[in-house]
Amino acid sequence: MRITIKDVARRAGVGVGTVSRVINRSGPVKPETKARVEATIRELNYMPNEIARSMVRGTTRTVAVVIPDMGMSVLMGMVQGLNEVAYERGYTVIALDSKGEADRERRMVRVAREKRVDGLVLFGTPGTTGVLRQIRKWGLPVVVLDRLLTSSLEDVQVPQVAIDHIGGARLAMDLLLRYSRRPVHVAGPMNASSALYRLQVFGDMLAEHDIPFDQRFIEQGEFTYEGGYRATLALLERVPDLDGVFAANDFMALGVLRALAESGRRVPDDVRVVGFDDIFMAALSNPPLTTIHHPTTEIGRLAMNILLDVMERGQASSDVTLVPARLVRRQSC
Amino acid sequence: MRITIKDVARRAGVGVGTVSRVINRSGPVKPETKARVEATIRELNYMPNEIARSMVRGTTRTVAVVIPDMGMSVLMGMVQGLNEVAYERGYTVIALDSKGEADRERRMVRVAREKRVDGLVLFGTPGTTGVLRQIRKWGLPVVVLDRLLTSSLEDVQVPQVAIDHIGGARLAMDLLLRYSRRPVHVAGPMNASSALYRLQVFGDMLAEHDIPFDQRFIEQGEFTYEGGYRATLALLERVPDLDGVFAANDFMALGVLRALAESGRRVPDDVRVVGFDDIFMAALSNPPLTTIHHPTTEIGRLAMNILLDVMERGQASSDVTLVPARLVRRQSC
DNA sequence: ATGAAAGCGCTAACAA
DNA sequence: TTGTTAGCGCTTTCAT
Repeated sequence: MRITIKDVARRAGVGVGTVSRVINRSGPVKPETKARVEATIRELNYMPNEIARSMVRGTTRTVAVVIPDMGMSVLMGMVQGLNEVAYERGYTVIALDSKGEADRERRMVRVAREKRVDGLVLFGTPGTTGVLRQIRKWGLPVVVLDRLLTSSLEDVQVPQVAIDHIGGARLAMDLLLRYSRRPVHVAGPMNASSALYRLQVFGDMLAEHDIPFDQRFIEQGEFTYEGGYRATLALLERVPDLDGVFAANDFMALGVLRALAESGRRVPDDVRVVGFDDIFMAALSNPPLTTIHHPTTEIGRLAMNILLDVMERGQASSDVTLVPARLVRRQSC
Repeated sequence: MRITIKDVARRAGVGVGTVSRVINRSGPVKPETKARVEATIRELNYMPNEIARSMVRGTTRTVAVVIPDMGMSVLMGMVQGLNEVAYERGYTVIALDSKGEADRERRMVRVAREKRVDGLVLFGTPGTTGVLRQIRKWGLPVVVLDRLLTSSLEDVQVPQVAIDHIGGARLAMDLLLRYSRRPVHVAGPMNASSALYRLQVFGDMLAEHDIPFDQRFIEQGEFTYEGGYRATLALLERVPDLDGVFAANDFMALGVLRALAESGRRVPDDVRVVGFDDIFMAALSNPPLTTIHHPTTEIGRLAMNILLDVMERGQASSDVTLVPARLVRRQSC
């Protein structure tokens, strides 16, 4: 049998109200009584039932995080940051995996709602905007992570936190274009907004540098080593005189490096390569990869702080917070 | 204002008991009434309050996972498996990060308890046994992951799931010793049980192969690229004629490869290398790493299934489940 | 400063 | 087949 507040009250010879008051410092208690109650709590090893508290308070001090892919290290870095701040501020997080499927995302949000979480962290996916409309009806505080929404702000008004995708990509292209006259782009999947930003910047900056755009300078693939490898092979065939590659992320960049090596190109002498994310392996490739650092933990921390602020101060927000990217210059460019 | 079961009952013109019965299929309801109630539920977009349910049922359908390091991909693979099964079986998981600190681990377990989780997944750490004693007093179902406890089984009786550390290490050493006459071991941190298993097998199998043991064949380091790199440098100095390296994990093995390359040794011609875990990068190193595959998701799935079985069937268990490791032969050995 | 009592939203036992 | 009601463990008035 579990020990409840009643047990404590009886044993200490006081009413349950008094015990509640000492637990929560929510009202005056004579020091002497307080001491007695506290002693009893320790003696009985009493632990308040958070479920019961949640019930009466109507709040759970829990937030749910809906993740499209628990296998991606970049996302997990953000989750780690989210977790840290949540714990520091007295919250617990429930992790829900949507597998990137829109209807699963919807189901996860529903689970979160049933569990009566006080707030929600949503990693942006193509389906997110739809989900948000639903959530707004509930008045559940949300923050969107990693991806910027494309709908008009009046439509879904929600704080968003992400790396400065554009700025980061520009950093990469700026550097690349210092050396490359015939740059190409190894693009990510076209349903990933991060891939789209990079693609867009690639095109824009070609124009800024008066390099005529050609569709053949771009090859798309999965966000993986294999994807980068295959894309590069195709590019090498189409654009034999390429001398610079902007890869949509580091996994792909690693594949780029391999394909280049196999084709006999030296990096950086013959071809310059820049990646994105600064994953663990970026420093260890051959040559070490020049890339854009993605401050994932910082983004996670920031997002959770924003969410909890919204929840606690009750003031809605639709601020878009862009966390600056940083160029990490190694040897591939 | 939130919609409660009362609202539904009133609107449908029935009692709350009836609504409860249709939600939970927990009693007879005339088909006609049932239809009306269900219509009302949809109309009002009613969603049962799980907190209230938990309150009366005394169960939360939630389990907590205490993770020592959210940055480690091997651990996160297990978490993914845990999550999958939890969701499939109707549970939610709370993720708690202990940062590998014993007292933080204790605090996390306390949080879990306060949240009234129905079960607990503990990644084994040096502090785990102590925590378990506490938990047992509560009668909270637990499963220990990744590490096998060393205390006597009567002491802490708890199901455990882990890779077959010994078998895996033997697989690695078996292969290595087919080629290597002067093998060395790049060991992990001595407070990590996985490192200890590998160390032990290394010593045992030297003996089995009549290779005289020498303390100098072993160098210890962090479970990182740097750790493996530095350890190998030291080893190279002490044992210039080494011709085989068993690395305690793949991160280290990657460092080993680098150190070997820098010292002018060719892999596998001059030196054979075997790692452990089969991380993403193992297939992509130069040369591709021969290693032991660590079925993390499978382990996670298994562990959660065991835990939920214990929770639901109520039968305690202290089974130790060893998931077989598998040798992945690539080019480093 | 403190105790008694009214709920929070739900399930389950009991009557009808 | 149904409606009514007593809690689940806690917080929070409201008296005292």
